[in-house]
Amino acid sequence: MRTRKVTIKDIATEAGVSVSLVSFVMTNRAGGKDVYRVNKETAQRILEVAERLRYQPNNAARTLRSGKTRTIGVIVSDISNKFFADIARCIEDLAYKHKYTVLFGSTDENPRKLENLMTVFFNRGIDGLIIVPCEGADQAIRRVAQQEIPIVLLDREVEGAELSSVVLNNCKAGIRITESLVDRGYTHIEMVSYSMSLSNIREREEGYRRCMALAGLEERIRIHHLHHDRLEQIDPVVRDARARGVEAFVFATNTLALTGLTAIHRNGWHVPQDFALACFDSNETFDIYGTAVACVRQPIEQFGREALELLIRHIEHRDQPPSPARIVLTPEIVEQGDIAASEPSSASDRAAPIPV
Amino acid sequence: MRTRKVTIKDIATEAGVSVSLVSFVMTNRAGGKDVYRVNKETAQRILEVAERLRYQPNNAARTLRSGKTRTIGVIVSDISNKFFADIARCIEDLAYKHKYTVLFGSTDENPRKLENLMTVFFNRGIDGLIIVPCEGADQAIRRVAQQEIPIVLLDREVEGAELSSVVLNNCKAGIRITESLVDRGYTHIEMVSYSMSLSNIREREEGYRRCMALAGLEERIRIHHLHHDRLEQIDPVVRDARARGVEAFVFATNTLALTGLTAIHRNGWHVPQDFALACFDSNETFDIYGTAVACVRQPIEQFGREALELLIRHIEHRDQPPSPARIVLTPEIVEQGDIAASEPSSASDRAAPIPV
DNA sequence: ATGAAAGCGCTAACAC
DNA sequence: GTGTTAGCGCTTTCAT
Repeated sequence: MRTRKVTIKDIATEAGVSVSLVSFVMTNRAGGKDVYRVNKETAQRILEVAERLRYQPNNAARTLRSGKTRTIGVIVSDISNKFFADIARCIEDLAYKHKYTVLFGSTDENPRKLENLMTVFFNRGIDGLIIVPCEGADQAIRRVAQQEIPIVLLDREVEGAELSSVVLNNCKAGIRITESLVDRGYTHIEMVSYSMSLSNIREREEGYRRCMALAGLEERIRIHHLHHDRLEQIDPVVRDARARGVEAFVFATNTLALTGLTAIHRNGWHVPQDFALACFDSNETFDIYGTAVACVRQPIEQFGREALELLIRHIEHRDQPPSPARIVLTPEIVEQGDIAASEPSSASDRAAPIPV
Repeated sequence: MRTRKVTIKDIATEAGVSVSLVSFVMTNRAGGKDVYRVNKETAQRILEVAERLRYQPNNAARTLRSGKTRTIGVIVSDISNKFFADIARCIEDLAYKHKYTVLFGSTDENPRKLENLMTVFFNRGIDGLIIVPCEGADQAIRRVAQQEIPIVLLDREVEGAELSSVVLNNCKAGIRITESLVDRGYTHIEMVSYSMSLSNIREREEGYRRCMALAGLEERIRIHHLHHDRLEQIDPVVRDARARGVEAFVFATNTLALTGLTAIHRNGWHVPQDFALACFDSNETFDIYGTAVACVRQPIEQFGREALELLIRHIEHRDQPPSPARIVLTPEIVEQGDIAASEPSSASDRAAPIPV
């Protein structure tokens, strides 16, 4: 059987001091500050006993007493989606360094699930929340934000909410990714996007439009809006486009690009011979096959880091009036040639490739 | 400012009963059972007041008192890896249904990180742990398992530990995936694997060996062991193989397959003309391009579900002596033809494809 | 520089 | 059926 948990009291008894002193010393050690106000030797002794007894503070008790959980919630669209999984991973790693624990949740773009998750997390007790908002959840988020805990928005923004956010410069990304197609001489370029009303998607579209206009291709502008629930609608879109002589597509997301590519192949056409593609977020195999003419590379690590640091700052200054920050990250365009020319994969941000 | 949290006491006062009765009613409601031992009307009144006051139980207090956290930890190699992300997603969804919260952690195949995570999670207070063990962590896991909390191993096993586990029948998978190459007439088949000592990898290799032997190709058996930290070593392997007339590769993991494919392309060869591939775990783009002759499809959803249910069972029967279960899942082989013939993607386990 | 004591919100054993 | 009570382990004034 497992031995009874060692408590602060055991240490006090063992070290011949009071519990409050032990508590004081332990708290300060955690805070990393030099121990002050306490006799150096006493502190030493307490720490020693704690070590010897393998003391581990009880979190529930701490939370109950202090009201702080050192836990944050991260709500994304789908944690099994590469983009979000990567960000989640960054946040997780960084959070541990700050001694925070992270709770994850996925909305599947369903505002009710988002609301539910916010409630569950809130009841569970969290100090702050990082959210990728979904369509139709604006009001719920605003409401929670007003009365409850610090929130940082990720990837997308919420209208009329005075909330901190970390987003990509999606408009610029839209312009530049379209530009990469224009630069290669394509003129009949159309965009495939979602019908969902999301700030990031809308701005990518705006970027496409602007670039086309700038290139004098106004009358060629055309955006196909797919329902994220019925991606098979892309099949007729592709066939129709082919019939109308469309040469290239800009895909608003990686999922769309993948779906589009599948549809193109299913119809017996090839990339880039029959259609040129440009998209947001590449993936390994796109890279290998040189599928896309160009991709927008989003700074994953920055997304995670900025969001977490912003949130922690809010959490630790809850006394002061909240001052929302808006962090806009710069997209990077990766042209196909650059990928092909790249060396055998070497070190990335993290340690090493992970086997499965 | 946010109003003071309403407590059980507020409800008691408001409803004109004692706190214990409120507690009793609330607990039973959560348990889903019919309220018994309590006056129906009183219970009704309490529930009503709780509702009106928007009472939310304080988790820290509950945990402190009861010792149960209704939180479990899930430690995988890398939560941003598709295989683990998918499993994590399943576990997360299911856990919420069981009213459990999930903490995630990634080891990066580093036994020290694993140990550290186990400690952090344990101190945080969790009721149970699902672990994908990594090389060199066997002892640490055994130690924790003996004295601490219920553990379920996932994907890989630990030698000499009487622990529950959920794994694939990797040997069978190894046989059948090799078979799919043999069946197509390839005879010069080699395997690319990791040098790491992991139960699943080892069994996949064993499967390859057995199949080759059965096919009378003993003398062709050859397994290349790469260090997961230095995957660029695959380049010379591929070149050498080509020179020796190797026709096909079996890759022990998806990451290896991707790396191998990159190396093959980098050397100017093509798939399947110059090399045929078979591997574990496909991915969308492999499917689209028909890259692999065949893939092992692991039953992701089952992995998650079985592991979680096993764990919950252990948690809720901690009084009884632990009876470890070993669940072996059956691999499915997907041949290239089957993929090409498949219809436009329709509903999967979950609701709908997720945009990014 | 150290200790005593009062809870944080809840559960569970027991009393009525 | 319902109320009383004693903590769970810790932090935090306030004394000393």
